[in-house]
Amino acid sequence: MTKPTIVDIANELGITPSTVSRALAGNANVKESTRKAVMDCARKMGYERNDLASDFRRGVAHTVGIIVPRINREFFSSIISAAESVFVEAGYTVVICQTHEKAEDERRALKTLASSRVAGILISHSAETIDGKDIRETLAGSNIKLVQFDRVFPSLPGSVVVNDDFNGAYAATRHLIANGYKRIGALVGYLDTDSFRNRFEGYKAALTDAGMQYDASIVYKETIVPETGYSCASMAIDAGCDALYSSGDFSALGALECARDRGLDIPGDFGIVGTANEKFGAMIAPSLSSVDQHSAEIGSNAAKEMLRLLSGKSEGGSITVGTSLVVRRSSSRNSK
Amino acid sequence: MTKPTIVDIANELGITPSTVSRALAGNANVKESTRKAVMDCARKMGYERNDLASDFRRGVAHTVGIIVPRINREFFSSIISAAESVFVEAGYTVVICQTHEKAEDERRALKTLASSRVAGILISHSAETIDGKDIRETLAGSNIKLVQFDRVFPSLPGSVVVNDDFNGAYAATRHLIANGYKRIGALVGYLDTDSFRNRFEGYKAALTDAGMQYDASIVYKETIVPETGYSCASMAIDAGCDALYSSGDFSALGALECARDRGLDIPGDFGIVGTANEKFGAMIAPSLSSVDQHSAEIGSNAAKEMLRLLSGKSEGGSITVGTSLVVRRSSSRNSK
DNA sequence: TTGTAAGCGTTATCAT
DNA sequence: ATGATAACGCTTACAA
Repeated sequence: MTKPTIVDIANELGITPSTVSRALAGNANVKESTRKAVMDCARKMGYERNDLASDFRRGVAHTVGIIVPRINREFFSSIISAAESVFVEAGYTVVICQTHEKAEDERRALKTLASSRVAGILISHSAETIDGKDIRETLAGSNIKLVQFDRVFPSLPGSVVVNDDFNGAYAATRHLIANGYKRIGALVGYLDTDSFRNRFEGYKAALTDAGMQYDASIVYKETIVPETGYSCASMAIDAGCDALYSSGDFSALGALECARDRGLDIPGDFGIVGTANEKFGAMIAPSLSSVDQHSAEIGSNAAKEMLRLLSGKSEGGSITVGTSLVVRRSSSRNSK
Repeated sequence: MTKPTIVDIANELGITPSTVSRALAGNANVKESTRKAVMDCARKMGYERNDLASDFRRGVAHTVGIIVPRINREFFSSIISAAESVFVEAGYTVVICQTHEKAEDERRALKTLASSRVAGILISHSAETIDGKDIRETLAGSNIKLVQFDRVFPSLPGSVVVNDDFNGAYAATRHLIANGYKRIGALVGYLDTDSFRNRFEGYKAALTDAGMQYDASIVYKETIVPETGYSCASMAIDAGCDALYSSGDFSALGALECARDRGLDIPGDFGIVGTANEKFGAMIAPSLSSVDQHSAEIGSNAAKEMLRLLSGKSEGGSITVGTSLVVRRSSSRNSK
């Protein structure tokens, strides 16, 4: 009672495996009646293609690997979710690997996927990964297609999908300015990451364009967690700020708590805009304005670009996904 | 400049592919010097095993599929994340599929995984899936191992990993009672799901064990979203309740808003405990007490059980993962 | 339109 | 401890 193969179907119908294979594959050169007979017989016998054999024969799996630092982060799981939908639609299965932000795990994941002969890899690099050396080596002479997203090394082959971080931060800052805030600090994150640097630039440009003074003393280059949000907000308030742009929502939350502890009214006395549009932002009081990164869009764009690379319709390139400012209470002085 | 195979290594060393294969596989019957030579040569030539060929030959992929309703839900992404870590450690790669709560997509995912000859499948069924018929058919005669989690059909072969929902709800309710709440309503969710029914039972048992009257008129069998949380809390308050147990955190949040709109002090006038311990619960004010489901533990338990099934160390069984009550402000009258 | 036949890279069996 | 050989199920020139 072992699984039927195309040979079994062929024997059953008195034809050859090649014809069965062609019929099953939807090849044009098969008589309609033959195709029908094959299909019927396959169904009747409970035939299921052995993808292992098929992939092996073709030399490449109909599989795409996705490598992310952590699966259980809203940003990444949304990206994976959107990408999965696109890939399934196109007949690809999706293998996921997480690196836990470790370069070593990233190396291992790359090796595994290369051994599995995946058709392509979508990757957002671990925090520890400092260059594209490993990935370049692993992919060399393998024609596995590559799409990087969010954290990318532009020098690598393939395509790249990133957020328009500059304009996100720009819009957030302009919004604060439009709401009458006069001295706007910024918690911008570590600047060795492109996206953080771009946000920083967007913040600066917005100030400049509005004719406001850029003041390096109220820019905080710390990691974006609640604790730093709290401490940086504290410094900002001491420095006379009446608003803070934060490169993350968790740090924005910390800032919010600090302002509250200081007895400041939000948004009356102090305005805050975060980044990432985490779910909790809509649920806290006061609700948090935030730059939404359109993570699902990043995922579907990355997946579609991968399909284009695989079909030869793209040679590689760069895609920028827009952000949008979600205005909530924490920065809405005007509509007060 | 094509990828080297074991044949290339064999030729290079003047031995046969069989020996190379054995050496690479760590077979005991290989002279130490030979093994070393093979390893060195493999490294030098940049050899990488063709898993496609290996899996094909063995008839089964070193791959496990995970099927969930949605990837981008904290509960599921945490489970996937934990499971992935366990599987990687054991040398398996992980394929993910999401069903978007649709029976049709679940069927498709099962077919895909079966075709891929995965070693095993971890699944939490879609809301639409009403029985185990499809999965039983797909797995029949395939010896793909099965581990169901969260939403399960106990009649299927393999193992099952579920939360101890009964005791979670029980503890939550007892906690409310211990904090002096006298009339405790419950938003329990649709009772056609096992876990919701078990929570309902836990809630009832807690009341009974505490010598309190169970009152069906303050039990709400609605879905657990913020809106129903709000409306059910409203009804509960009208019915004289001073507390609410909610089978979800989002609905608990709605309840919280309702109480606040009614001018009730939380936890003074009204107590609330939710379920799932969503991240936002710790971030809102007042913070939300909640039953934590230990999702990572579900994931790692399910994965480890799968490994046991695969190695023949388990014949299938049921695993219950504990819950824990995270007490926060919304129900903490005592420590006021 | 269909058949023939070779072969993908690895592993398993059997022999040496 | 190693070699010889077959086989896994499928696809694809090439031939008919």
